[in-house]
Amino acid sequence: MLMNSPDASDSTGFPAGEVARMLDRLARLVLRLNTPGELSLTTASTLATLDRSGPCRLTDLAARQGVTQPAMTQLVSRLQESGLAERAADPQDRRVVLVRITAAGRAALAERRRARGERLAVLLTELDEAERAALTAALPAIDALTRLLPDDAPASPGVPVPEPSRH
Amino acid sequence: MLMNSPDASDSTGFPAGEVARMLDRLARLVLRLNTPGELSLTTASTLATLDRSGPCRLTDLAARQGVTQPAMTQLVSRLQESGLAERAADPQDRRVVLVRITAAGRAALAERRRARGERLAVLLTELDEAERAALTAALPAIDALTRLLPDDAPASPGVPVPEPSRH
DNA sequence: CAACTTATATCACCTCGTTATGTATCTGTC
DNA sequence: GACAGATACATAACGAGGTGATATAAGTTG
Repeated sequence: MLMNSPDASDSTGFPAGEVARMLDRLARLVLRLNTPGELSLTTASTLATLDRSGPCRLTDLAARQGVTQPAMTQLVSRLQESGLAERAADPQDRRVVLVRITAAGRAALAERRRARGERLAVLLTELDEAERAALTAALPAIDALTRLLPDDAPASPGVPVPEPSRH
Repeated sequence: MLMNSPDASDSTGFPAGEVARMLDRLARLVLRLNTPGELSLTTASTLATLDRSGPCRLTDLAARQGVTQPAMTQLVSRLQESGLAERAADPQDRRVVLVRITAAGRAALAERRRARGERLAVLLTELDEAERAALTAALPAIDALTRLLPDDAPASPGVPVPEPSRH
């Protein structure tokens, strides 16, 4: 089932079609790992960015998550209503909104990670040792892969995203 | 950055929390790989199931995708409107709706796979050889992992899902 | 100061998911 | 063989999360 694809390899001699299909299935598994009431993927990802990189302009946040600015305005409003983040003013530029994670936000993020780690751990016990090892070995590659999308850089502290003029 | 997690291992000596976080980021990448107008993840996954396993009851389809029956009714209606699938009657039981992929559905699925494979291939060229190898090596494990969720079995032909009484 | 440009908000709209409920059809029992 | 309950699907009302188009306020620049 891994061998009969018509697109067995590209210029790099790599079965990109096969990988893409597998990643689709994996993404569905990740989505199905959500329990009702739990923070959604986008919500958690946004909170994680705020946790890692500190306060962030709303527009930058939107770019990093790969969503439009109106979508981020809404998301931030929901986060604010539930007390997980807050809006702050930028004294340098009164147009901007700096979004900041709250203590409750950090707690919610930690709890989500705990719960999902636990749920995933249960699934992982169903795999054999070699499969788990293969997954572990792939983590750095996955990490590298997820850093490739524009504006998704985890932003090392001190380098506040050099915004490369997107208009 | 892979070593400082507080949940470094569970009973299997495996950093499930770290893996869960990585999978979250990977899932967001997969979602961002979608271009506007393209088939969504659930839509594509449902069509893929129909393509693999042949006509299927609406309720079974819902269980396999891990969504509720009303959600599947809606999805099938959208698929039918766009001509990618169709409803058929079951002569044995006039309550059931058998959902069947159409030729157009197969074509749309193939086109989506082609386009996404291409997009992913571009990203993969940014990885080094060792990273690509690690990803390839992890594919069987990912395949095994995605088969673990209830009702998600790809249903080998001839065994029409023995529906294990879910009420 | 007028004219852009930029940052955010707001609006109308779509998709995709949920619960709760309705309707038609089967099934088992008296 | 009719009635009670279970089952398969549809419908309705809603929320979250996304889109593009557009308004508003605040910097920036000639």
